[in-house]
Amino acid sequence: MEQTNVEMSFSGKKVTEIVGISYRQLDYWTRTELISPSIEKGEGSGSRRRYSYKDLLELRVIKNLIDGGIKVEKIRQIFEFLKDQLSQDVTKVNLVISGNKTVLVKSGDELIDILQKGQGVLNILPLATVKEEIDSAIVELRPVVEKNSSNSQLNTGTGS
Amino acid sequence: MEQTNVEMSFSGKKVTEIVGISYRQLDYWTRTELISPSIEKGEGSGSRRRYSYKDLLELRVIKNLIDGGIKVEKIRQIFEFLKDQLSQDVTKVNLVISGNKTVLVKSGDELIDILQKGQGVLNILPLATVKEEIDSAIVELRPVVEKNSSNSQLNTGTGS
DNA sequence: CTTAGTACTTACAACGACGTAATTTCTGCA
DNA sequence: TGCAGAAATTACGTCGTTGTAAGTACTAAG
Repeated sequence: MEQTNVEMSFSGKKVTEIVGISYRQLDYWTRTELISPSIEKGEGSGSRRRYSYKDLLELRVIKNLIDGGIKVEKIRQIFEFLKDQLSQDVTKVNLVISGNKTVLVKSGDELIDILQKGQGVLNILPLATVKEEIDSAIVELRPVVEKNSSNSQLNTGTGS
Repeated sequence: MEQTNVEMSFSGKKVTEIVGISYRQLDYWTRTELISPSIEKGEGSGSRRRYSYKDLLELRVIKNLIDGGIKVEKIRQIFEFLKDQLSQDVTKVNLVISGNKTVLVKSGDELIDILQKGQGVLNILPLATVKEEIDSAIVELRPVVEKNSSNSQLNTGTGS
C-alpha cells in the first residue's frame, strides 16, 4: 500500500529539514506571506503551523531559485503568476521565467522557441528534479520511528 | 569612416545615462570592485573615473541580470568566471549560468544539450541584444554637440 | 587668480532578509 | 492537574544594497 505524500502534513521544524532551509527563513517567508501553511495557519504564540506536501514542493522551488541567485523579491513576483499552478503532476515540466512573465513549459520544442526570442534574462528550473528532491528527502529523514501515537500525521501506511 | 566605439571613454555620469542605472549603483559597484573603470581609476575626492566601451557592455550585462532578479552577490560570482571573456565579439553568444559555473555558449545545439542535463536553476542571457542596447543608447544620447575641444574622446566624425 | 559648474566622494539613513536569543504557549504524558 | 519539551513568537542586531544630501576637488571661463 503506497501512502501518497499528498495527505501528509508537516511541522515547521520538519519542513526545514526536508526542504533544506533555516527555520528563520521559513518563518520569515510564512509571516511575509511568500508561502502559507495550507493545513493549518497557526495563529498566536505557541500555536502550530502545518504544511502540506504541495507546500514542500513550493518551498523547494523557492530554495532552488534562491540557490540560483534569484532575489526573494523576484520570487514573490513569480509565485503571483504561479498561484496553484504548482500541483503534483510537475514531472517533465519546466518553470520558465522571462522578464515579468512566468510559465510552465514542457521540455523540448516550446523551450527552444522561447530561447530564440530571448529578451532579457531567462531563468529555467526543471520541476521534475524538485519533486525527486523532496520525495527522497522525506524518505531519508524518516527517523527513529516514534512510538505510535494515534493522531500522528506521519502515517507510514500502517492500515486503518 | 566609422569610428569604433572601442576607443571611446566615458564619465561616470554619462555611463549612468547610457546603461540606465543610478549613479549610486555605479559608484557602489565601482567601489566594491564589481567593475572598475578601465581607462582611469580616479583616486581621491574630485578625481575623474573614465569607463571604456567594454565596461559599458559589462555594466549592461549587470543591469540586465539585476532586472532579471539576480542578486548582486550572484553577479559577482558570475564575473569572476567571466574575467575578460567579455570582448566585443559577443554577437550571437549566450551567457549561461548553471549553478556555480558560467559559460559562453553559441545559440543552438549546445544550449539544448545543457538544458537536458538541467540541474538547479539555469540563467540565460543573450549578449547580442546587450551590444545593441548599448550601441543605440550611445547614439541616442549624443546630445548637443560640444564645441570641439581637441581632446574630446567623443569624436563623432561629422567633420564640420 | 578667482569664480562657477560639474562630477566625484563621503556621511547618514533606510529597507529587505535574515541570524541569535529570549519568551511564550501549546502538547503529550506522568 | 502539573511538568517537560518542542515549536512559534517577539525583540534586537547585522549585513548588503542602495537613496538623499552635503562636502570637496578638478576644470574651464573670465
